Amino acid sequence: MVASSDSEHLRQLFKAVKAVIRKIPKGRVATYGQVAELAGIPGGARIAAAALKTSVAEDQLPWQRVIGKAGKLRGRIAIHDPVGAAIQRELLGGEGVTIGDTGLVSLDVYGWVTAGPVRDASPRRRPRSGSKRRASSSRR
DNA sequence: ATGCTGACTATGT
DNA sequence: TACATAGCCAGCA
Repeated sequence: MVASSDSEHLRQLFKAVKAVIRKIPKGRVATYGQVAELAGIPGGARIAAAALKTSVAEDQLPWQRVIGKAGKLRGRIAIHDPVGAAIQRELLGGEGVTIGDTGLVSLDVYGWVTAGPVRDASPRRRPRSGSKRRASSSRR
């Protein structure tokens, strides 16, 4: 595609990341790595994070749906601002995303599956409170 | 041009 | 499960 100025390219990069984040369906969460990959930056999880950082609330980006691969809520806001973390948890809960007692979100359950190549008919049942034993059969 | 930082991830202990 | 270290990509001083 034609000569793209560096500045232009960078803007496109961040724009792509934002677009991907907007594509995240409600009640589902995605990891930075996944977002970056979809944005065309495999392995650039930190880039996706940077994009969010530069982004503002006016972008209407569901930043709360973007979490760490470990299923833990990351983010400058979630860390630096306990209130922000509470808000994120609140928003996710409002969308139907439940968080474990340890504050971890089960990506196996709420992970955003884009064009899932496989995943068969494994019903992603939500972890019942009490059954800590989660099916470790799921491999990736 | 060189080097550090960062809203990350994988691996090892 | 949690903490520590290494690797990775792009931005910024």
